[in-house]
Amino acid sequence: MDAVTVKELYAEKGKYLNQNILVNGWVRTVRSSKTFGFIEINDGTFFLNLQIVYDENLANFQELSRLGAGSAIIAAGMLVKSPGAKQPFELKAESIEVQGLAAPDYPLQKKRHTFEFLRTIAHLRPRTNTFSAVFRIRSVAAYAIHKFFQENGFVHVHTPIITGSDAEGAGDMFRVSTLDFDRIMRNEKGVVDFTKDFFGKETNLTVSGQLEAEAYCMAFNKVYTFGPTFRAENSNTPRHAAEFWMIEPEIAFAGLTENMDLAEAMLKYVVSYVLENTIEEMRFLNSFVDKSLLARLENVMHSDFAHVTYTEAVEILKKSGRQFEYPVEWGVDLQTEHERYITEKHFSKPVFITDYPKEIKAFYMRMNDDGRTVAAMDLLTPGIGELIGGSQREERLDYLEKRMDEMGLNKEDYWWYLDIRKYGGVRHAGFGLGFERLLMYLTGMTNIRDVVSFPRTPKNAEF
RNA sequence: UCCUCGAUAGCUCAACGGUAGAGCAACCGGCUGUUAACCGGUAGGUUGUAGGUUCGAAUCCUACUCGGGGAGCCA
Repeated sequence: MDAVTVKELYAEKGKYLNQNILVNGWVRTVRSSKTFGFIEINDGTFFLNLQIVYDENLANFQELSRLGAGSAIIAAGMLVKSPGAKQPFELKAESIEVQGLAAPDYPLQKKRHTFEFLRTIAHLRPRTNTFSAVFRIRSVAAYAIHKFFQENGFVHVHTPIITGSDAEGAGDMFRVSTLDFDRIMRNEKGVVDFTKDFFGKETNLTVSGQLEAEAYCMAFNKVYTFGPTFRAENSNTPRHAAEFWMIEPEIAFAGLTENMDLAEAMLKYVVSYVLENTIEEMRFLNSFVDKSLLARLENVMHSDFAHVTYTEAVEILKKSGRQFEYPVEWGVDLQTEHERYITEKHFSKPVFITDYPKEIKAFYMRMNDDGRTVAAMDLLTPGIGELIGGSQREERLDYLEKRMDEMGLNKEDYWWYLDIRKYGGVRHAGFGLGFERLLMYLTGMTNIRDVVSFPRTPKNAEF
């Protein structure tokens, strides 16, 4: 007999009632009396557990009463209505086979653990309620993103993880090399000789797939990337990881407005898909992790995101009467405290801020007609901060080259990127969405380390 | 990287210059419907590391390591 999953039991409550079934899973808790006891198992298919009732008629009754949390079992018996209030049904066991015993020093207790402690046992934490919820939601959210783009005519591009462009400008990079670090070859100038390296040049892990995505955008019209991204910044915050996943759509024959509409539609789609498909997990997180989670997500689905220009945002902050630690001045980048005021206090919902001064944004962003701002957009969200950063790209070759000169970039390094403008370049735009930041928003988890299976942060690559 | 707070039993915490404790977990026993089960008992510690002050340090000081929060960088 094949094992029935707990997910199926809940999906078709009537079908299995008073039937003999087989289930398997891992013990969450055992409550034993003299002649009978209860075992709750989680089989990994569903957020909720199944209660198994066993009694002294089972040959291994003594063994079962001593069973520790974490052990793996296979149980056979009849599914019956449960007299208890906390579950609709339970399994009246006729036999329970212990498949894998958990040693008594199993570190997960029935009581609540701190997230800090659970990070030290990242290999066991998916067995807890919270992480079970978070990582099932992560899986469903990733699927929702692919589904949204695929159903809207986007082509998924796998951009390279190892990159040869050494000046992507989005942050410090991790070097990729096969050189023998104990015997580094240097040329006559004393500089490391990368011609001896695997690729014959300096290579790094990607910090963004955007430049490559732009190339494919000029062939497929609408593309997106969804892959790992690496930043070697020494960032010690709850919102940064050295390895994270990023979604980067790129659309042709489109500008900043279409770009923002796309971002808003995608976010709303993912939120509603996750709410529809992981409601047990969302309810759990709403009661144990963030009591305002469901209300906030409902609000996101049903409200239009706010739009302000950088210039307007500066005015709002100046008129707020607030005393900020860093004074607001046009031309200076917005501080976290400013962003929080705008999105949390002033609008209380996600806000697009557009048209930033060119000096504080990347070289590839399209120059506006005023000559001092660029067609950039950041999406700020309450609690998370910057969730999306994007722009309309500079498609005019002469403008782009002028901007690169001003910023001291070496145009030879970007020859193929410039070629995109040279051969049929058109208006286009795109953005980068940090997948983990989206997950924090979707789950209410406040530390990025708790939405990544085995997080990589400065001084942390155990597991 | 900077600022700030912290590190005591497997976990969560107490003891704040004078013999290191509790709850939970573990282990042993009891209990006929439990569900953070309950009741009784047992065991569990070089107080993050290295120095220093003191008759005496978990407690005060210094450095380091690791962790939380804030800032910067950004997604």
